[in-house]
Amino acid sequence: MESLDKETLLQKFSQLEQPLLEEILLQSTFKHLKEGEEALRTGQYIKSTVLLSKGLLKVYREDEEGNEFLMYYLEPGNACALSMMCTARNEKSLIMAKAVDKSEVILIPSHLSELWLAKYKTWHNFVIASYRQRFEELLQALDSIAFKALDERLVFYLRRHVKVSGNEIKLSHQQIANELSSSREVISRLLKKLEQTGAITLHRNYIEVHDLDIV
Amino acid sequence: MESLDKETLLQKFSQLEQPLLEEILLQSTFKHLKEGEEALRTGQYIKSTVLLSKGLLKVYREDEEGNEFLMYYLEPGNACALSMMCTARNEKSLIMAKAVDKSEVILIPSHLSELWLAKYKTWHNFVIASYRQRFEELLQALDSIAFKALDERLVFYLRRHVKVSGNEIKLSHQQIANELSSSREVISRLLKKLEQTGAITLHRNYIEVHDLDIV
DNA sequence: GGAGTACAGTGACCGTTGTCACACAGGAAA
DNA sequence: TTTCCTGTGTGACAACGGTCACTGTACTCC
Repeated sequence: MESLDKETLLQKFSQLEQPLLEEILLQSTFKHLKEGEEALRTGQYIKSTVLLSKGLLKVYREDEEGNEFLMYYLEPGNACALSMMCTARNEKSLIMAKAVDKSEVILIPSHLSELWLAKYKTWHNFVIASYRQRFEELLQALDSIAFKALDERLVFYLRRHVKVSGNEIKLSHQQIANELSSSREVISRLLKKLEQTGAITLHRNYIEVHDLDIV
Repeated sequence: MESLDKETLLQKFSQLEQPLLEEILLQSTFKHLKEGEEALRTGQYIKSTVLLSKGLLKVYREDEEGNEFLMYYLEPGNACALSMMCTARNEKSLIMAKAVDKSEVILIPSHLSELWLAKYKTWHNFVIASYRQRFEELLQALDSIAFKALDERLVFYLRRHVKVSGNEIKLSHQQIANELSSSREVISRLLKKLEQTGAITLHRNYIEVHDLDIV
């Protein structure tokens, strides 16, 4: 474990009060994740609250056959709401989390994050806000699958990607199919249709997004 | 508003400490809901934390066209986790909640439920446990829709009903179709298949469940 | 008892999605 | 260049689920 990078912390978590940030620097550890490395596994016991300081984390649900369903992405400055909920009673993770890019997470021992809820108003607010934000995003993901056909879900998915990592989406059709728990051929077909409308251009291993609102 | 029924409260929320229960009795209001009455609407501002003392509440998501997706049921002794999250910052409800039976909810003003988090350990635990439980149930609902075909989702749905209200499920095929955002004919077909396996018996306006595990 | 109404059953049909088979294209390595 | 591998395109086909049309069946209210 290395020491925490104070600058990054201050910048990404500016809503937290100064003494709290000091405590975080002192008391937490952090961990580098390689691209593709898992941060949390379903069923794993959670011993710390997880904050993301750098990189990008994908949070998803996985079934017995290995099908995935993407819940949401965590960006720097976000916390894994579920790690907060589980932490309190030393429970198992309900979800999978994987680093999309090289990332850095801050691990806060559960007894501290518990303690801080009472001690630091900004921590308390941060936690509540995280819960609410994640719940909201999860509900959006749920909406898309409950009420929308696959073509709309795909657009929704591409939009989210544009939001977190810009207009060049560096994913194969296979990867997209996985995250939507669909199949490659179907995704290829739908992407082709999108290309025909002019919304995107397809390349090998990446997709160029022009304008998803025209669909 | 009538006075709270102390006996019910003590019984259903026995995990809360005595002084807290006293405060609830003193400071909260409660509200009777008729069968079918809405407790929360999407977009409505939430001013209180909602606890359920009697009856049964259905929590669901609704899209623009009025399609529903059932998230979970709340039973007496449960809290609406989302009302807790929204309450803190006076935000809008993300979900719909409707009384399935005649019900009774306890409304706790947001400033109090906020205050109690620090003041009463049992309240704090109760809130965290609620978040976690609801999240877990929501994820199960999500799994069923993301990874399962409609026949399995139907069984999952029936199981939940048996859990909360016993072996006689008093619902029309149409109502079931709504909650699974499917259509009556399809549900009828699938129920018929279930009947042929011997798992259930169909009647007008209700379903008799024998054994859902044989499917 | 008869009419009306909500619920349930069923066959036909069709669009979407998943699957299989195979062709093809681009990049990397030999 | 040749070979290989991975990613992409595409047609055929099947299964599932949604829709339509219509029938039948209980229950309720005159």
